[in-house]
Amino acid sequence: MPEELSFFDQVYEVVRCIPKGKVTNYGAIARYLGTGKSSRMVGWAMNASHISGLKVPAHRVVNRLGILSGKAHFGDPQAMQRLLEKEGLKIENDRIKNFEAHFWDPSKELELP
DNA sequence: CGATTGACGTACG
DNA sequence: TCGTACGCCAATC
Repeated sequence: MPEELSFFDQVYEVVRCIPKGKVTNYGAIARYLGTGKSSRMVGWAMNASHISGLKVPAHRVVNRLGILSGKAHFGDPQAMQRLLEKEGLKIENDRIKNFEAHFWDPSKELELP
């Protein structure tokens, strides 16, 4: 067991820690992992997890604008919006309303070791 | 093996 | 204030 999890694994762990009804963006996760501006890797990890079959609440991860940028990758774009609405979020025009209110920053909510 | 792309974000004009 | 350009790292073509 390597003490340092792979970048992908770390992303999965953070995303899995997202409370229900909360959402976050790629940049926040990237910053929490220390990658900083490599927010693209987070998105890549999401795609990989989706392909790997791992269960990751990727629907809770959106871009910094609160737009469901990854809805197209869920198989059914409506599924992502539906999941978020099911958690009490308000989606309009593929965008999360009150995104700031439901924003969950791992680097703030989650304590660094 | 080199070039391109990608579920993004920030900087600069 | 809005639009464009660049950087990040890895995987794929």
